[in-house]
Amino acid sequence: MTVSRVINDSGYISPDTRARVKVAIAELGYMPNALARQLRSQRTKTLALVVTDISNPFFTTIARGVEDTAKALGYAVMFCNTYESEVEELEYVRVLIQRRVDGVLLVPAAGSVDSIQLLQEHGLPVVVLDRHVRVEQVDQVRSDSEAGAHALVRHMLGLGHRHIAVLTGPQVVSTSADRVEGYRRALAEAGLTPDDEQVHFGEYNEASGYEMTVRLLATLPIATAIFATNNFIAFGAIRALREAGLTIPEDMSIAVFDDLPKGWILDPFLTAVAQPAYEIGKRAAEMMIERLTGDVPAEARTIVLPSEMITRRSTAPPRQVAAMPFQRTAPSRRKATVLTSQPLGQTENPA
Amino acid sequence: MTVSRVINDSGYISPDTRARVKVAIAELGYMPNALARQLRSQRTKTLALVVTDISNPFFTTIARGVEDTAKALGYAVMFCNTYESEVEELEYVRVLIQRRVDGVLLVPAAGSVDSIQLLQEHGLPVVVLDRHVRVEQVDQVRSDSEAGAHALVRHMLGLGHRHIAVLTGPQVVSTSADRVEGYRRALAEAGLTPDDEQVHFGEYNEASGYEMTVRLLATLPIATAIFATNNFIAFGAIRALREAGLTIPEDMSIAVFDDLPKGWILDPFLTAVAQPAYEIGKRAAEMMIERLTGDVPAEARTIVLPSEMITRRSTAPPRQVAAMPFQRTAPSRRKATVLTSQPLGQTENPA
DNA sequence: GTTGCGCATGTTATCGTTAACAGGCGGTCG
DNA sequence: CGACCGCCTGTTAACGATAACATGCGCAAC
Repeated sequence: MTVSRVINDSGYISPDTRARVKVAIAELGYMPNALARQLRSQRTKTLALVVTDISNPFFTTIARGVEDTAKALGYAVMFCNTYESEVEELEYVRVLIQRRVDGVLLVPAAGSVDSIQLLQEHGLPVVVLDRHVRVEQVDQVRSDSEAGAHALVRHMLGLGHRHIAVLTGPQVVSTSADRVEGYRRALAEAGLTPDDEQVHFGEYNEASGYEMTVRLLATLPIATAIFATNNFIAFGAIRALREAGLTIPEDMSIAVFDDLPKGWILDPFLTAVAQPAYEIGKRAAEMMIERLTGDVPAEARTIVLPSEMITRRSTAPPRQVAAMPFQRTAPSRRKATVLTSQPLGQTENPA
Repeated sequence: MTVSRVINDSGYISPDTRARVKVAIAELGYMPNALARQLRSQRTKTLALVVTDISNPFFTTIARGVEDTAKALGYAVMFCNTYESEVEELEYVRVLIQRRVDGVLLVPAAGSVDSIQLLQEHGLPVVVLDRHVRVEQVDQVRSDSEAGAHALVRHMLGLGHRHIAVLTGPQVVSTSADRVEGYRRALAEAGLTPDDEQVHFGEYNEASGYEMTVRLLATLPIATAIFATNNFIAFGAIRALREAGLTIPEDMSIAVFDDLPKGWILDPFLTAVAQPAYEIGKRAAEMMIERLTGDVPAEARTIVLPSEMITRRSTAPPRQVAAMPFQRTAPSRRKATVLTSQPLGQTENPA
């Protein structure tokens, strides 16, 4: 039909006809059927973003980065939430293949080799976000987990801590493994022998953070500092510490991977490594669309973005070590801060 | 093709053929093309969820409710983020119509009459979430903003506050207007004349909360309590109060609409009204799918879910009023809590 | 024996768009 | 004057699935 030429601005068309078609379109409220168009053109102009936990602000920020970028370039985005399950992930991948999305941005739940292979067999380009996978030919975007962890642990070592525990996610998740790796390197560089007893693998959620902290407090020697590899784990740890009557940072220092968005937390006091989440999403979407439009070499690319350490009040020298005043604010001030002097069980007044 | 009968389990087929087809499918890695199917059947089995701010945990929780429910019933979900802009909203609506989604779950950015009308003209069912609109025939799901606000303000009045300020979103957003309405009713019932000077309309974000609080502190008589109609506004308000050297709740009580998910906040101390966000999403998706499957009367339905008030430490009697010990915990304990004794400008230690 | 039915499979047309081709019309050029 | 080209519009086929119809076979009923 001539209409197609009008809406796509392609081929020859007389100004008169074009005008008449436009009038008719407006009159009828005609909207082209994207399905038919996609079927014909074999492109859906749709990307999928598969994440493991949409509740986590880290991932919603990634999602915004992806959506904004995709939208600006004419792509729509389908979001899929796997709840950290490889089974759900694979199920979603099948749906996405059937729906013929143009490409998939994937935060792998674990190894996710099956998912990626299936996608690639069907000719779908994949960009792996946040975590890395043991698959050769696949684009990847993430921040440097190992280096971030290394910086945090080095910071705590510098404060004088010698027993630092790690609370982390599943061993099969790369960010979890990498952050433990950074921890081990920092310890080794300080001439300490990493103690596997102090490395707790669990899940990336609040409940697991709580549970691991309870275990930690029963492990001798009791650590003087905790490195939580994710914000939810830190929240669980803090709850457990509070219930145990311990104050932060006097009785226990704590540092965390992932910061919360500005203005989210009433009183930002956690020493943290902040990842450039929006940027990760943005770069991943760009990478994917470059791949789709084809003006890019065939081999896989990997982007590793730097993260930033923010020192706050949740880390301080351990009790056993002489205070080093030039490294910390006055103890009197710290005494007055969040959580630290909070007796347990009194965080809520029932109505 | 006979294949269609196998994958859809329809019509007659011999066990032998069925088996052979299945083998072939497995061998070839065949995946049916959902586009073609959708084009033929005129149903995409896709819903759209249009929200105003995907950063807000209230909306991500709604999103989870929608996605889980939709998925269980065989529907996929497209998420769209409007950043509170009616222009972006309308743009998305056009895309969704072209993509022939089966229905749209909409959190209207404002009046959104155009968006809804356009959708309905094109025969797309709409369910309006969270906020209500001045459109007759449309399904709606929300919680009771007016009642929730009323409860919070009554609570503060009961503590002895007589000057209560409201910090709220745009006047054109129904939740904002309704919560102010609940505030006014509570005041009127207490025999007080609502003072429009104390009602601040702004945006549902941190920056606006901050800015409105600065204005508020310059308004006489200075309120002794703040009602923030959204969590981001409350965060901004708290930042402003801290910078002004005011403590909560001694110098200023604060209550907020919307609670944060459990385990998100290190120390839950804000008196809040918690909305059943997951349930809102779930009910909306169910409502939509019932409408799509058609076993439902034609007229529009509205579901209003109850919300729950949680009293915590951020609200207390004003200084001017004699303490009423049975209504509050001991002042000594409160002194020790979050934020309250925090001097300004010292929330972060630069690294 | 033929009518009719249950089972199994194949053929045709359709959803709405667009690539590719066909054709018409007017003008320019050799 | 015919060949050719630029401009414009229309026709056909195809994307991949499926609803509707057509066909064929074997068996039971009358």
